[in-house]
Amino acid sequence: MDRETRRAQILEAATAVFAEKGYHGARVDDIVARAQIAKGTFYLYFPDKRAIFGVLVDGFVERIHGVLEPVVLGDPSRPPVLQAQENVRRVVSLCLDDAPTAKILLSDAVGLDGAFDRRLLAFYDDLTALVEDGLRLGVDAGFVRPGDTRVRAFCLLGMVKELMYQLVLRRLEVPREDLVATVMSLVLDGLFTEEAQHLVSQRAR
Amino acid sequence: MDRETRRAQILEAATAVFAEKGYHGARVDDIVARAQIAKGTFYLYFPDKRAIFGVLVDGFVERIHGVLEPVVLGDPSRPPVLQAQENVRRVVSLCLDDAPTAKILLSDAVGLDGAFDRRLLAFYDDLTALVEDGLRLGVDAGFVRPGDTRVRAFCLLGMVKELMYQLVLRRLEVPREDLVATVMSLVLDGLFTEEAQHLVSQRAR
Amino acid sequence: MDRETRRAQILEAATAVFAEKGYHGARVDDIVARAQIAKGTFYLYFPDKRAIFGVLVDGFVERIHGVLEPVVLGDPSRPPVLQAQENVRRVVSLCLDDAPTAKILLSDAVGLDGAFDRRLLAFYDDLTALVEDGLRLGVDAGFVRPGDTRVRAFCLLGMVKELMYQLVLRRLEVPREDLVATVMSLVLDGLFTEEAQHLVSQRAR
Amino acid sequence: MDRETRRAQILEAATAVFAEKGYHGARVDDIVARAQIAKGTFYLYFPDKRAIFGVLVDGFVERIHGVLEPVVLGDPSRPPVLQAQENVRRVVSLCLDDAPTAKILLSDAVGLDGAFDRRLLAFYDDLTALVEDGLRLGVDAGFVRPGDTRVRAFCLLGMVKELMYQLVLRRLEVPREDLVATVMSLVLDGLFTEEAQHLVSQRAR
DNA sequence: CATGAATGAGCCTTCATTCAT
DNA sequence: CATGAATGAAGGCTCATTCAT
Repeated sequence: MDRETRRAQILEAATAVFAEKGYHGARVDDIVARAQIAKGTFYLYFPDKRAIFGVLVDGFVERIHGVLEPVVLGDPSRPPVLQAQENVRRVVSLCLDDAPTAKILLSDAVGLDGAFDRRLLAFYDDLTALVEDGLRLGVDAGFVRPGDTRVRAFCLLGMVKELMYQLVLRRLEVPREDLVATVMSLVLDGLFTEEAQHLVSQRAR
Repeated sequence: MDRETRRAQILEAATAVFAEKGYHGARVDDIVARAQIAKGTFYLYFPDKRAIFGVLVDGFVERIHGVLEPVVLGDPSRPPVLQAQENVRRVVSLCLDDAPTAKILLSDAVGLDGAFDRRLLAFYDDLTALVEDGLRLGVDAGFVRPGDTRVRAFCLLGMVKELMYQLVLRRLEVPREDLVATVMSLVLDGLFTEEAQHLVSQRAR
Repeated sequence: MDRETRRAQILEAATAVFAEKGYHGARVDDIVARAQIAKGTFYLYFPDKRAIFGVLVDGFVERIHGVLEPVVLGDPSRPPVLQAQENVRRVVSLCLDDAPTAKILLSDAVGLDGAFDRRLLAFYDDLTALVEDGLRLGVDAGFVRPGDTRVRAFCLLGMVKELMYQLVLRRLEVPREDLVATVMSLVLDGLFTEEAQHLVSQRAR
Repeated sequence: MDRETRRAQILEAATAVFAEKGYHGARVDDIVARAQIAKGTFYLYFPDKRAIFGVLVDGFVERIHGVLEPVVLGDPSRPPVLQAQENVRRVVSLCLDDAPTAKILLSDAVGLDGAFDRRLLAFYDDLTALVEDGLRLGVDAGFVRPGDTRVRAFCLLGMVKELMYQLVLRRLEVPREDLVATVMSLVLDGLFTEEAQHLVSQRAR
């Protein structure tokens, strides 16, 4: 068995164990038992328990980065909204296709400690920056309302994160297209009917 | 010093320590040192470390429940949107006024283990149910667009959670009114300008 | 049992175990078993295995320093040679009265690692400096032959060290007075009879 | 590469590693890395880590034995003192010419464990016996003062050991001839000037 | 012979919890 | 009620040794 295969085998076992028991609940013994290797072998491939967890998280983070494409203007065959929607669709697919790892990112990696918090925040920084770029593009092009791009980016990020968190932890099954459509509709049009918007805009502000 | 005061003193110390170091990073020794009590005294007030953490989380959860009011129709002085906005405002205030405990709920309590995950999910179930009730009310009354209330409730929840998470962990300062206004605007009207909505609605769907 | 007593009890057990098995052969489990305490108790008194070993060695080193008195001139009731002899006698007594700890210093602490080697060398530096001071005093006063004080100090140190090493490791019994007398005689007069010294001095140099 | 060459190559690497890190600090991995061989190869040449260390120590011990010649009387061209001095000179040269191995014998091999301690003591037994033989010869021939030959042999051994230990561990440079001369002078004549000897001999004993 | 991936016994250390005072 | 010394189960990591290729 070559090195990469063995490494992948350990990573796979670790994913299952971390997803099932959380970071602290997972013992190295659990991982090696699941991977059917000796304890020492584990340490031939990863310097310590923390490291393999980091590899798992980083790997997933990279896969997310890999499916995200910055929205560009001017391509008539791919309007910006569609591009955004495709990004959402791909991220959702990524998470639902690998629910254990998604759970690790969205639940187990949260609040591990200060150092890991910073790693997560840096990742979400990247995502937020991407979203903010898109928003600014839209604002400049006139089809996105002006407003605080940072806060709105956090909101958009939070919507997707929460959806994935709930689905993955509850093992809910929702058709992906419905999910994406609902999210996009909420983001694009808001919650309210057009008539209500007019009424509300007169009263609430 | 009476029992309740002592108990509160320990809870306060625990809040600070958990917020600073996370659940596993916090040692009972840290808490008693901060509370200036003996180790044994801790166990006179709480059966174990897990329990005090639960009390902290539950307390915050109750405070959140305490500021949430179901939206009702038919009160002309308090239109539903305003009621919702007030709910958001109060939750945001609660979190930002007690950032350490908010961090505990939003970060440290996440992914602790299966049992605690269920506790969190149950709490979010309640919140989601509340939001869903509101949505359904709005749909029935004709001012909220029809659509998957569950998914949209998750989205709304996620927006607020992420905002609080980011602000609390990054120690960011954003005026609360701006925050709430931005969120409400996004929720009510969506991201897009009215013209764009018409264009998009023709093409993306 | 008060803290100092408990600490002493652990130190005593550690002395016996280290002396019997050497640093690496001694497990913390052995020490706590011998001290009849739980493993955790050990760590209430010493940060780690290395530390208690260091305390043992440092303690013995201090006791040695404690019995050494710099040789002074001009006291007719205590000629320099007698002062030196008393130093030797006291060091020998110290070692033979606490053979286990002497073995730890002379055997177990040797070659532990670079850091500990430096600690030992620093100690022997002090001893050598003391001896050198005495030698220089004697040279200046005209009763010690001129010569390399450093090298001669090492030699004198080595004589005592080796004697203690051999006696302690072999559990030999030699009357202390005989020991000291033989050493002093060797140091003072050399190995050779007076006639031989004259012959040798003509030929060997 | 023939077996002996390969074996020598491993021994050389082991010498460097043991001298640098001590017995326990040296990992078999370090040795094979330095020897540029595979881990398994190591075990084709030596049954275990302890064994190669033993080979190193034994080899050095044999080299020491090899340069030591029992002192004989009756050869007018080689007076006994000169023979002894030559022995010292050769041992000193051996150590200083191969400082790493000397450090292994004098520092790393000390206090390893009971079994190895006995091996060392056996070696020093041999040396002591040799010295004692010489002393007895001298006593019988009338040029060495009577006295405890065992203790005096330990002293002479200790002098040379300590000198080598200090020089090797501190990486000091002292001209070998000076070293040997100082040692011989100390042994032959003692520390004191002739006048002082007379005074002392009246008072100190 | 050589390789180096795999093994697993061993050991130090942590820390939540208990209980005698 | 309060104390804090004592407990000991638990788990991460190392590294000498083996063996299939």
